[in-house]
Amino acid sequence: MSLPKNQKTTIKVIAERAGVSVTTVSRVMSGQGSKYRISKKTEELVNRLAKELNYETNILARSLRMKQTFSIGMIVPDISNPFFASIARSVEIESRKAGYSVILCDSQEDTTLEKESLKVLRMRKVDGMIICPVGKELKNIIDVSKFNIPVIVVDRYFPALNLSCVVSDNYNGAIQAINHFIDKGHRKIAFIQGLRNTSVNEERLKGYLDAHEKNNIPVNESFIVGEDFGKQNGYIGAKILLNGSERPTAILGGSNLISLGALRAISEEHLNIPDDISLIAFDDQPYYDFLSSPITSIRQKKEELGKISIALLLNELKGGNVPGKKKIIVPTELIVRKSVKQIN
Amino acid sequence: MSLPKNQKTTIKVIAERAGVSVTTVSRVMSGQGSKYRISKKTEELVNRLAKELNYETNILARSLRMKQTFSIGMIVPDISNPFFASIARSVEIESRKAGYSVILCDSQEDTTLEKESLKVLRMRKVDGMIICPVGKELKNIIDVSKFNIPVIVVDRYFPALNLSCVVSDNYNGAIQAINHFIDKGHRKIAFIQGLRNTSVNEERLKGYLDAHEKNNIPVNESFIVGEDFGKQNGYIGAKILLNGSERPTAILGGSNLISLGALRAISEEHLNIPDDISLIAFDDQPYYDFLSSPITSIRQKKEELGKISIALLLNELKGGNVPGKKKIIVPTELIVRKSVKQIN
DNA sequence: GAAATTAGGACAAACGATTGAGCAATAAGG
DNA sequence: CCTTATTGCTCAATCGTTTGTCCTAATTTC
Repeated sequence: MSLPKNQKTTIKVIAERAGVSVTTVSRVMSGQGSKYRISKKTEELVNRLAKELNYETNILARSLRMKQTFSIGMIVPDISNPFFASIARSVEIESRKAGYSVILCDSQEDTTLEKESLKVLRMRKVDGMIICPVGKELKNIIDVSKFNIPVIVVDRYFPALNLSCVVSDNYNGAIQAINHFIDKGHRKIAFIQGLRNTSVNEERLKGYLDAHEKNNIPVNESFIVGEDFGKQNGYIGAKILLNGSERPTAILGGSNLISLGALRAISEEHLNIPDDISLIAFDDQPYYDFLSSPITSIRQKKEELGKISIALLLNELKGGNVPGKKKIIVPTELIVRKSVKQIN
Repeated sequence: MSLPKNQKTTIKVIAERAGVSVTTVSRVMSGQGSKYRISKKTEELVNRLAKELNYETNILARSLRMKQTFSIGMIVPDISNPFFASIARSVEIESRKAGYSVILCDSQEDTTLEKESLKVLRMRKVDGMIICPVGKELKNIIDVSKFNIPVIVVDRYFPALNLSCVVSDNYNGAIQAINHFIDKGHRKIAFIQGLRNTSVNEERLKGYLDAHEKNNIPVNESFIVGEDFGKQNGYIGAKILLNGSERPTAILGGSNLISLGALRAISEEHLNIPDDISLIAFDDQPYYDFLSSPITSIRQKKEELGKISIALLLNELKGGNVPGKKKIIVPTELIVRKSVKQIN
């Protein structure tokens, strides 16, 4: 019952108390007792002492020796964005199940902070990383791949990169959205896009364009606005669209935050959804059902993105068969609510 | 330019290359050069080699020796809840600025997982912890305080506990809400509460009750429903309230998720806010402005909760003056929108 | 009954830093 | 020229594990 007060319980004090070597204690504690022919009696003694003295393995020491930390690094551009928070959540839950801890870094959409995070995670010797890149620059991610530490890229990726990645089917998601607009009779469809030159944005944009082309609807260049994934951008983008020389009848919001900003602009202009303007949001949110008019959206399977990423990473860590880098595309889903008007 | 391929760059290889001892290298790398009278020449040589060889300190080794990991553990009940995500975000940002990393654990509102997280964080020798407890049981948190590692408790705390904590002013928040209802003429005010026996809930409940008493309005016991902070609970609670023998005219939702659930129930019953029923939500969310009727809410200053917590913790870590444990209460703010009807 | 196994465990070298104490060479002081 | 300081480092222990190798008794085998 003597709780360790001054003295931290280490393998060494257990060894002394038990009258055996530290080797023996180590082997018992790591469950290798039988493998190394430690007698039942010794094993029980050691276990009892460990419990009594409240022993807890010092993971630092173990990691240093084993060159494995059982930790993974996760970098997201903004953990307060529910999209990334959901991904982070499933990553954490699955990691823990596998005996890993996750070190979280918020890059704040800033390439410099992203780089810094990468460095910290390397210094901490994480066994692997799951990165939702800022996406503006390839450089950081290229660099990290030089350190031959397993990395999974999620959401925003770089086609040129030889890393496994897990992404939503942004292209077909956009197509679903635009087709839905077109089915409902819309021809003047705008797109408030996110950050240029990120895969996520370019694929959505391509979907937007291709869906127009396949339906023989000309694209009005002035209907494409926006420059990042934030709320402010959505607000400004919508303001511009609604006050342009030609007003669109429908808007595709390039992210959940963009759509939120657009909602503010629409409301400020005293317009009603869907009567005056139709809207589809990329990335579904739990509250869409309760907005002034429930918002039709393209749902991304966030938990699956997270689960697949961590599964991929763990597999690589198990030294598993690494059959080349994979690109895994997770389908999106059109959730029809009431924000798209049937016209004509 | 010889990038380290097979061989990781350690202090030792730099020492060999430079023809000095590891001690010297260590001292240069940690910026203690002048303190230990390392010559400018040697210092520059070491620095140059470190750069060339792409040296990065192994934090594990340092931590083992220094008995300091420069990491802090953070436990939240659900990182995908924007409330906790916002807190986590400011904790991460401020930690990083101070040179700390954060290990994130999601307890999934489960006491057992919380306990497990606590253990993992101890094994990883975090320098301190910031915990948003599940709140059902005191035991876990009492246990952790035995290990004399600095801990800050956020949001749900235990009055009996001798730990610093940072909380919203839940009591006055509830009072603000109820007073607002009363000002608007409401007398039949319901409360969908969260998890019983958590400080957060009990204080809000007390505010609810006291505000009634001070205004000489009898409390109808059947107007108090609910049992946890989740969406489902809000839905069920509202269903019960709306179909009870006596229907309230106003509802205070005990959390953002509860309020979301309540919205669904209200909508299912084909009722309109605020004409048929008034609502105030505890914890403001960015989308409240855009709900079918913009929701009046009690805003919690989430970022401040996070910032204050980490500041408190860092202060304790600096070995700073620890003038007893503190309880810091962060005021809430009533955000008036359009979900409360003026009656009579 | 000698040789070969087996059981049960101990030794000591890592892992990569940090750090108190010490030591040789040079400079300064008288 | 001898003593004392100062400069500029180095030595070696330490942090708490893990792990390949080795060792001694006891037990089997033939």
